[in-house]
Amino acid sequence: MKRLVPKQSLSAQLVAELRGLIANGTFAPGDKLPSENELIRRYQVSRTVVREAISGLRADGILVTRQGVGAFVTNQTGKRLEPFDPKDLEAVLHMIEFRRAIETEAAGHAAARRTERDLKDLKARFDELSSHALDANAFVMPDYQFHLAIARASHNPYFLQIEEHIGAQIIPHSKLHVLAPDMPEDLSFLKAVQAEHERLYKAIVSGDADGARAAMARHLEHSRERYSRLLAGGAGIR
Amino acid sequence: MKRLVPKQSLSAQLVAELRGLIANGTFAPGDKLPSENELIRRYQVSRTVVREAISGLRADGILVTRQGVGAFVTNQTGKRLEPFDPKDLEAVLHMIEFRRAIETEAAGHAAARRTERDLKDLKARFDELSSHALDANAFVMPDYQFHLAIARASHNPYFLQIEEHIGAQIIPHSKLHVLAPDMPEDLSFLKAVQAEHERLYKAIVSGDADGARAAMARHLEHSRERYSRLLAGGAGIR
DNA sequence: TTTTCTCCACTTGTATGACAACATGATATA
DNA sequence: TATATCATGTTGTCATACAAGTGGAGAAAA
Repeated sequence: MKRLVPKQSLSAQLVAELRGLIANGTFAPGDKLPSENELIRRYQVSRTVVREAISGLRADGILVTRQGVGAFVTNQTGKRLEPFDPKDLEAVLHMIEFRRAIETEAAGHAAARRTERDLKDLKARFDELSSHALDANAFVMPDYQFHLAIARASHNPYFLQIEEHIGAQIIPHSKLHVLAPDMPEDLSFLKAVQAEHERLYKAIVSGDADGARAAMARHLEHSRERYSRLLAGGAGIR
Repeated sequence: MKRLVPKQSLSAQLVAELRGLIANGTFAPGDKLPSENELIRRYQVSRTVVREAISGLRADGILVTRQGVGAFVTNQTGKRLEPFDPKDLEAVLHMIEFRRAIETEAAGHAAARRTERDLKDLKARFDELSSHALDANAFVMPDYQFHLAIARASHNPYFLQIEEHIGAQIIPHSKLHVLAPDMPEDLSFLKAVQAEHERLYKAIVSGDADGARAAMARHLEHSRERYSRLLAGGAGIR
């Protein structure tokens, strides 16, 4: 059996490990999981960790437990989306990459399909965003709302749903978006972001689908580069 | 004599209690939950119970916890993506559009990043798919497995997750993919699909990211057209 | 022999105390 | 004022103990 390395919480790792073993059939539906003591022995973790992991899988409906008997794998191996871990820097880059795929198309559809109501909504969100454009902290929510409005204007509910899902994962960890206050390129960085937003906004307003796609793709590509620089001790993201 | 109403475990009761408080707005999205010690005091249970309850809600995506800070309520509506209704024809078109956004990029990344193992996996899936290429019924699962292998080869877990989620939604309704047996263009239709798959496969194998993107985009665009024609009493999809 | 009962080992559920890791704000220091 | 340090509160992990439920081995009774 594998040895757990402490990069994220032990219980989260164990959840992933057990989920994997269930997914690949090592533990099939109906099977009994090893007892808590056995898992403690195999993975060299405390009972707390084991119990929290099992508790999580039970909440997911993957396991059912019976006192005095054991934990059993259900046939409900339904796919759910993994939670987002902001400490995993690789995951952050993957998330930005994923957003680029989705939001680029959403922006294109928004430009092609936006109604008058969408335009009013987008204008409100964009103005709100502009008024906070140079405040890296107050910047997070308006930015998200702007992206959300674009997804809404795409008139495809799946783009909106996935955007809401992503926001629910990212927003609580807003510290990611905070910049070091003494950073010299703060202003130029924020101005650059705002310029990207403006280009994107105008493309959607004018109904330029290809332009909107290009603007969004550039915006998120630059986000990725900024975040990569942050890893090297540089600027912030977005 | 067994209890007729087996008392639920304390942690399960607490999960229900907290879920209720969140549902009725006592704790709104973004709010911080009371600390573990506070919950211990309020409900007169051990820390074990509190932690297991929180662990369960976290697995549900309703909470996120940050060490040293607290537990926060997420936008729980974003966690579970809405179920897919295959009878809603507009939803099907939207889903195909959504898949085009995701899978096009996934194909591009797969072409750029595929390893030797990915290539073996892709070849196996493609061969399997080819052997069923002219059987519209046996065609569904291999087709999905092929698309799944591409998402896996993108080496971005989010593409894989969303693909698994989509598959879990669509696959059970595989009747969608069945063609009327007396349809004259069956063969040409299936041959066209297979040709698209082959172009896609070869682009990924040869590491041609742009070619893979284009092939996947065309593939799903054609799927959309085929499905649109189906609505007008024409051919099948995929 | 067959049936029934009791007891025991093992399992999960709960409680408690301790310490580590982390974040934040207050305080002291330059 | 700006910086560094520390105190405090929070979640994460470990360890131990006991309660409660289950099932089987083996004794006891028929």
